[in-house]
Amino acid sequence: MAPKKLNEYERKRLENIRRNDEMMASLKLQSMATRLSAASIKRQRSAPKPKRISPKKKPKNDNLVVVRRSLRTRGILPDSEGLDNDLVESPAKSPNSQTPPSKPSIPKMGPLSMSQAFLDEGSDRALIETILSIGKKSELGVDLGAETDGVRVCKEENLGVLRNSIKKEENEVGGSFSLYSMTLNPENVARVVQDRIMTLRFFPCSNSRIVVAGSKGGDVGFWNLDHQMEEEDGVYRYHTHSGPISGISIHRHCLSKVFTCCYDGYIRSMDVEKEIFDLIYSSDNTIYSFSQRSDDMKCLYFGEGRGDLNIWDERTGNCATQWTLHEDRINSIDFSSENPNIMATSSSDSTACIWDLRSIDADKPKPLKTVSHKRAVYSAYFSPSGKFLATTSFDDTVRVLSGDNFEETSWIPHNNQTGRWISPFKAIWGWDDSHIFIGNMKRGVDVISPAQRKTIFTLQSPHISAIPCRFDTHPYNVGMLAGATGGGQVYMWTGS
DNA sequence: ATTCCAGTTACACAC
DNA sequence: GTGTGTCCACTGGAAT
Repeated sequence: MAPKKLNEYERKRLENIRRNDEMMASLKLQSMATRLSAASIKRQRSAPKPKRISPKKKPKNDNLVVVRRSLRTRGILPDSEGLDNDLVESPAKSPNSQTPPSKPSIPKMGPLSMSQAFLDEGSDRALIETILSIGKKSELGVDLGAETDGVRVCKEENLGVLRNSIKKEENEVGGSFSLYSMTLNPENVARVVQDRIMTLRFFPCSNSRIVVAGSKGGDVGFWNLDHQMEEEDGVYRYHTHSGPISGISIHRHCLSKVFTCCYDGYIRSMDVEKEIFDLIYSSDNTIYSFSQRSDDMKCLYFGEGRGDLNIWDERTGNCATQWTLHEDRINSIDFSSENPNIMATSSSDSTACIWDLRSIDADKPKPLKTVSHKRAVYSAYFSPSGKFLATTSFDDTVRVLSGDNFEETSWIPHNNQTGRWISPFKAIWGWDDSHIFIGNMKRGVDVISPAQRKTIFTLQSPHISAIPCRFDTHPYNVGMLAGATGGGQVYMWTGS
C-alpha cells in the first residue's frame, strides 16, 4: 500500500509538536543553564502524555471478586510475616488502590507505589508473593539476607560454585540439546504489554519461569508461566515510566529487585519487599542501555545521552564515574563472563568496542578493540564462555569476533532493516557458544552457527502473528527462549 | 557542516 | 478484510 503524504492538518500538527518541543527545550535550558551545557541536550522529554490506557481492561474477569491463590496451593511456605508489616506500613496508599480505573500518572520524583502503578484489575498479590518467595531462596540455598548494610555480599566461593554448576549444566545438556526440539505451544503465547516491547528479561532463577517486558509507552509487564489460577493469565502490568523502557536488569543474586531504565532519563528499582518502584536516578538525558556485572550487584552501568557511560553505585546513591566512550548513543552494554572487567559496548556511531574497565582513561578512553560497521550497531554480546563477541548492525550483518584478543572477525549477512515500527534486531547467544538467535522480518527466528558462519535454521510457528524482535534465553532452562514483538506479545519456545 | 524533510517499515484497533 | 493512526529511528538527498 502506497504510503500517503501528510495532509495539511497532519503537517500542521507535527509542526506544532516540534515547536512545543523547541519551546520546552528553551525553557528547560534557561533553568538548567548553570548545570548543563546546551550541547549535551539532544532532545527534551515531552510532557507526560495522557497515556492511552487500554480501554478494555481485562474484560475476561466477569466477576470482580478476586480469587486468591493461597501459598499452600502453590507449595510455598507461609513465611511472609514481613509482608503484613509492609501492608500495615502504608495504609494511606490503600484508598488509591480502590480506584484503579483512573489512569495512573507518573510522579516526576520519588517512589511510585506498586498499587498505584498497577494497570490491571484484580490484584497483583500473587505476583508479589511469588517474587518474594523466589527472592528469598537463592539458587544454592544460601539466604542472601535483607537488603541492608551491604552485608549481602556474594561470597566468591559461592559465585564460583554457581559458575561451575552452570557450566556443568551447559556442558551436560549442551550435548543433548537439539534446536529441532524447540517448539512453540499455543499456551505459551501472551500479550504482556499493550504496545511495542523494547526489552525483555527472564527472572534469573532456576525454579521459576517469569519474563519481564518493558514497553515503548513506559509499561512493565510480568508474565508468570507457572501461575496456577485458571481464570487468570499470569500477566501483570504496571505503568512505571513516561517513555520507552530501554533496559531491564535483574541480578542473579538479588531477585527481589527489578531495575528499569527509560528514555525519560529515569532509573527505577522495583522493590517487591517495599512494594514500590523506587526512583534511584534521574537525568535530563535519554538512557538507552543498561547492564550489571555478574560479580557486582551494587552497581548499574548505563548508557546516557550521546555516548556517555555512567556507573551508578547503590552505596553512595549516585554516579561516581562517567566516561564518554562513543560519539553517539550506546545501544548495549555487556560483560564477559570470563572476566567481568571486560565490557563490550555497541553504538549508533557504527562501532562496537571492547573495554578493560581497569584501565579506562577518563580523558581519552581507548578500547581494547573496535569493530567498525557501516551503520548503527545495536548490540554487542559476549558468548556464554566469553570467548566470542556477536555484534548486530543496521548494515545488514552480524559479526562474530573470536581469538584470544578478539582479533578474528567473521560476518554473516542478515536482513536487519526493521524500519520504524519494529525494534531493531539484537542477536543473542544461546546456552553455549554454538548458536546465535536473531529475529527475521518473516516472523521467524534465525539461528546462526558461528562455526559455519551462516544461518543454519529458522524457528517458525503458525502461532506467531508478528515479528519477534527482542529475545532472552532462560539462564537455567536450556531450550527456553522468549521472543517479544512490536505488538506486545511474548512467545515462549521450549525445548529439551 | 548542519538542518530539514520525505520515505520507509508492521501492527492494533475501529469500522 | 480494509482503512487509519501510530510518530522518541534512520537514511539520503535537498536546502540552508
